[in-house]
Amino acid sequence: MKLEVATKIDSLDTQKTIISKIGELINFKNLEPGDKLPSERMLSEKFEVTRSNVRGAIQKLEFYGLLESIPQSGTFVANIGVIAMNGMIEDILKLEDPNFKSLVETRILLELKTVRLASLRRTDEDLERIKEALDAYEKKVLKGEDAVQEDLLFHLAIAKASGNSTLNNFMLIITPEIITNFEKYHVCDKSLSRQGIEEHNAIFDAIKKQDPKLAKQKMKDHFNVLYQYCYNIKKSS
Amino acid sequence: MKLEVATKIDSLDTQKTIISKIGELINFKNLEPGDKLPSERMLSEKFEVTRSNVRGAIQKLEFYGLLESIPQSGTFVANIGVIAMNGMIEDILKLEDPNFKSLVETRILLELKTVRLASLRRTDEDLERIKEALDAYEKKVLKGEDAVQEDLLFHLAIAKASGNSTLNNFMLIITPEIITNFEKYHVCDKSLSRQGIEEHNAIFDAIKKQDPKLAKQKMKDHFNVLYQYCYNIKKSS
DNA sequence: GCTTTAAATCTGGTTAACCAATTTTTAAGT
DNA sequence: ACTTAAAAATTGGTTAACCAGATTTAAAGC
Repeated sequence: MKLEVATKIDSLDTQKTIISKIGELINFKNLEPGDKLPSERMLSEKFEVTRSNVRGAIQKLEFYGLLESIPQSGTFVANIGVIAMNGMIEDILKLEDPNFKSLVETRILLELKTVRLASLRRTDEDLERIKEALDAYEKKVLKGEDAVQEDLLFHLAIAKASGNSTLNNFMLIITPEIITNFEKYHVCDKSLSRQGIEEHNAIFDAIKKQDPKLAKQKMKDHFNVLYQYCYNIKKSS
Repeated sequence: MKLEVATKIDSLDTQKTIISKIGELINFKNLEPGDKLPSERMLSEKFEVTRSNVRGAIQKLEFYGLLESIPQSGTFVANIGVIAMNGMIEDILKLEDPNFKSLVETRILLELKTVRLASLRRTDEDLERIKEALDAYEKKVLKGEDAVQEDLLFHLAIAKASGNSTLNNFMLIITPEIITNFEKYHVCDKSLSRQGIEEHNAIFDAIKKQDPKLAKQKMKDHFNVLYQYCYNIKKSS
């Protein structure tokens, strides 16, 4: 297990080195938006790494929108000049792993927005899906079972109803880690869940009534309890 | 060009199919958190696709935190039960590509938060980096040159100073596409840039003074002009 | 000298074979 | 029977060879 982790970290380290070198190359060659990068084979030779490693680094830069690979043609720098490229690569390399606090902080921010947008834009279908998630949660809680999953599916249904694909995507990205941490610290125990039903209902009603202010307030109330709970955990851990 | 796009879409389509089938499998076999998935080879045979395709699908699910591959051991379902797994896979498959409106909407939301956090948490180093970005922007604008890149690096410096790695990451993800769209629609022309200098300065001063309310207000002012501009573009395009 | 065509080269993507570590099975020892 | 050890099978990861399409080069035709 130790070795496995070590090799994974090593692999990430070489990837970071390659990303850095690609950045230097773009600087050195003064590559403008749309210009072609040297081929993967040349880069692997130049950097003295395998082509797989080069591909990995390029894929990461592609994810962040800095490069674009076109099959049978080449890899091109995106519509971003040298200056932004440098800044962003530096930031990407220095990016820290998300911790629980940053996740919760971000989640609250996102959801106070998605619930507002959902109340404004929700279709009848959206409302139905949210209602289903709400019922599933209530049913599970009343049976006295753990309902963390149903809880978060309710929140994801709201994110979907927001009609904002970027916010929806971001919610999907952070949700699993939120769940993991919740279960790790035993957030959302049964007493909290009981209260959760009422709070969820209040949020649902506000979305149904298409009242954005009320929706946001009810979500805030919902998070207030949760945040207190998380904060106490954090201090004691 | 047409063919190239077609194959990429095809490839994504098969990946979606595989993701869906993996979801069904988890349901059918009632796999709980921590359980092992069948091996990549078995899945590729069962689904009648190449192992590469299976790997791609698994990697995507790994990105969203639903699976975890451990070398020489297997692929395991994350600490998320069947119900959340189903819901999330469904959401991921239905996720739409981000459009300009959702990007701008999300950016404004994120930045009203990062600027507030930055004013509270910024170190002296952070402040210096923000100042550097500010100077670079001003210098470029006063020379009458395009300064979209420097503009966004200023905003990224603030995101970094927020001390929230998740928010910072999200800002990095949306920034390139924002830049692309800005240049596409010629947002941030020279007249706007002149005004931008003053607005950036006001934001910087508030962060320096560690005044979160003022910082947020100044950022709001800054976006107000921008949002109007973008909205007009959207209507006319 | 210019255009057109064909051949050679170069590109990112894919795949089958291989690797090292793990896990399971088998068998040996007591 | 139980423990231990060793060997066989299985695992995700890696790599070198291959692929099809794009690009460049060369040459042929006029």
